[in-house]
Amino acid sequence: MRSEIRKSPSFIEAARRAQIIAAAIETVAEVGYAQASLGRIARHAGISKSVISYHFADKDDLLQQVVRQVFDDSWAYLEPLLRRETTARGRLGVWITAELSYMAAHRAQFMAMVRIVENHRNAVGELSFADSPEESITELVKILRQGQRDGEFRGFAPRPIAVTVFQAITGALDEWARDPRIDLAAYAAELVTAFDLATRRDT
Amino acid sequence: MRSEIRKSPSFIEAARRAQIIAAAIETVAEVGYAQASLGRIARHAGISKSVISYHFADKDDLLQQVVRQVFDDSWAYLEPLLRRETTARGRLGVWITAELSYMAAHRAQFMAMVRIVENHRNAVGELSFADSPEESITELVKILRQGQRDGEFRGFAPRPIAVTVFQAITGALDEWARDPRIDLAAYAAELVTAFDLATRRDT
Amino acid sequence: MRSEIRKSPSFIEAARRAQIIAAAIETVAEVGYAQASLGRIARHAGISKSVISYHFADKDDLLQQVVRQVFDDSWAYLEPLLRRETTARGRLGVWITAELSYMAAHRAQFMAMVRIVENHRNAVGELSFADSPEESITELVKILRQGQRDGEFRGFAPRPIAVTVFQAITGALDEWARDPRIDLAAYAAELVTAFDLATRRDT
Amino acid sequence: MRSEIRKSPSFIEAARRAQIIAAAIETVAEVGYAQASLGRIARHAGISKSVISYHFADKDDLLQQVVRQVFDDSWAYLEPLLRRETTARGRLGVWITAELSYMAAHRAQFMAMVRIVENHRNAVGELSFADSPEESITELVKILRQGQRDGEFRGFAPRPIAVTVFQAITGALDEWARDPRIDLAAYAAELVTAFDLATRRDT
DNA sequence: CATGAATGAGGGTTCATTCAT
DNA sequence: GATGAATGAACCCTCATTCAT
Repeated sequence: MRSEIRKSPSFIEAARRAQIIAAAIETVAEVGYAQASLGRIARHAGISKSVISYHFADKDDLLQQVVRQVFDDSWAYLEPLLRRETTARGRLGVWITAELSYMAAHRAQFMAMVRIVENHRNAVGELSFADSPEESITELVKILRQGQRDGEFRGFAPRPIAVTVFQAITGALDEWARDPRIDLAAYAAELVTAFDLATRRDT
Repeated sequence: MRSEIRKSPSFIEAARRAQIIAAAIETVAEVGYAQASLGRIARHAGISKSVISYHFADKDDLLQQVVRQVFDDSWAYLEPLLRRETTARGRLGVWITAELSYMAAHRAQFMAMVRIVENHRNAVGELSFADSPEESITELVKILRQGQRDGEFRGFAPRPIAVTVFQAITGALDEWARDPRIDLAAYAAELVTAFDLATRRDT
Repeated sequence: MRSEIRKSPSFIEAARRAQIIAAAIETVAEVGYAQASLGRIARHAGISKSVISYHFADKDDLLQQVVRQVFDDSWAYLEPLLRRETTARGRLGVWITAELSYMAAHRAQFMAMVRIVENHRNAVGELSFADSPEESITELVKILRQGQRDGEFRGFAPRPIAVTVFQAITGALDEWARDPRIDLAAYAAELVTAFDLATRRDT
Repeated sequence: MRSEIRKSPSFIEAARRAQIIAAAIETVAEVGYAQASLGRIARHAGISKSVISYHFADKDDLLQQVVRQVFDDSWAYLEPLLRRETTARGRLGVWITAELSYMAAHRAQFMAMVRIVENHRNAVGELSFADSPEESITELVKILRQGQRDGEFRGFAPRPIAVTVFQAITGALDEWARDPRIDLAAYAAELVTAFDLATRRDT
């Protein structure tokens, strides 16, 4: 293919953006949101500070893209797995297991996303950009509602449980960050069992 | 009493410190960790910026005391209630209900504490100061272990569940912050039921 | 007087503000509006850049105060002299002579004021702050109108002439800036004669 | 014509330069000297920033050419009209009227020129490039001197009056910029009358 | 000819901290 | 005890300019 020989005009651009986004993710994950200055991110990427300004409108723009990308990537992984499952119970289990295993492989992404959204949530009155955790919770609520409709789940309030599932995953990754030796698969199994018991219909 | 006639030299000191800590809590809760500068905290307290420097070694010192105080206060409330309960199940239920109702009345304190610890956790390599959430989790683990010893709870891994309980409370308060009209008592009841089902021994 | 012994609480503050304003005036006059950065102004004043930020809300605030102060000072000088005159013709002559001689002694002030207002005029849509040249022109219009009412002046349109008088003074100071050896008093006399002839009633 | 078949190598060059100069003029006129960055000028022209760097040595070079071109264009318009007049009085009147009517049709050009020269005058120690207002004033001085030699004008100092005439035109265009509804022709007539009275010989 | 990409310098501003009073 | 004043470092961002393509 000829078209693969010559670089697309936006190739360098896309590569740089990806590089910068990656550096932003790692920096936020490593030093925390408050310490993740553009200077630090640039140093992490081994580039000049103004390169970031060249490729992103401003810091918010960069962080927004970080959040967006992490969610999109994880959703691209998760969504087909969820579709493969037919039962709500299966989906909930897959969500926890798959999300956690995926995020374990992309821990920095997940934590960066959560930290950014968290800090932006109460930094400005209105949420300035896409709130991906919120989207995750909304999807979880759908699954829970489906399970209630289908008689798999008991009659709990879906949103609190959805929020708790999401928070449980955050907590797991926090634990794993503190001590990478912990067995995340076993941790995930514990969560699956716990939420299974917590949601299933009494029989 | 002599000691009541002339104010102890540390009385003003203590009052000022309390005032500053309160202002720090409210500021972090209102504008977020990253925006909570000493200037903002001082303005919130209606005092000069350097008063803070006078009473606290530095910003970290202040935040550390915030975290410490919030935990101490909440524990002072929670501990006797827990002691009143004899079963682990009872204690877990009280923990969720009481912590949530207490924190609902002191939401700013709780969120400030969580945000501070969160941002400090990965801001500096070594954890710079007392990690109160960690203390809470440790206490929760004790309760869970007790329940397993006493045959009330099934044989799950205690720490993941303890973490999840703590995270669930954080999530509940986040939800409540987003929309104060939600019924926190009902939310707490959902959590109690869910964790009861998730932890109890199969019969 | 005791009150003169201890400094007023705002004494240092006022002194610093005056010093900074003076430095701003000199910097704008020397290097032009566009080159008059806060850094340059601070260096000119022999202070740190952030001292300016401490005493003024932002750069606009500083420049606004410059404009305000120059106008107030010049008006304090000019106003009593104008009141002493009874005829419009006398007032117009005094305006030109006195303003020019005063401004000759405070050339930097005047040019700074004019440059600031000029650059702010089309930098932002609406004029962000007090437009002192406009106030001067308004006063001149009053004088011209008075002269027409009293039959001293012919029936010209007042505002164009007022604008021209103001612009003539600006031009004179520009000339003087280019070559300080020119005789400003003689220059003023030329202007007085010219505007006298240009405005007086035909007889 | 051969020369029309294949474009001269300097044709594109010339067109680009003209386009860039026009964009610079409009940008300075619209947003002010201080805000007229190369980026803004390029955006205004719909071209890349580095095109400017390709055709002009640096920013100063570009601005210099702007000033040069505006003066050349206006002088090409004004000069024949002046030559048509024989009397100094006639020439002065034509200068004011024609310059003002021409500049009204090319206001952006004039204001850009004035603003650039103004900001460059005291931006660098030595006047970095051709000062077109100065050339205008020199021409005006010639006219005034001629009138004095011919006995049309009284014995004023020519340069102050020349400066004032130039400044009057600037003021008129400023007024017109502030409020485009004002009648510039009437304004011009006022100025002609005023300067006529101010300069003519007593009889 | 043209340009996308990159850069270092400098812009204004905020910040935690120190110090004399 | 308390504070106004000052500072330098770091913040995000814009700029004119250079260079490889």
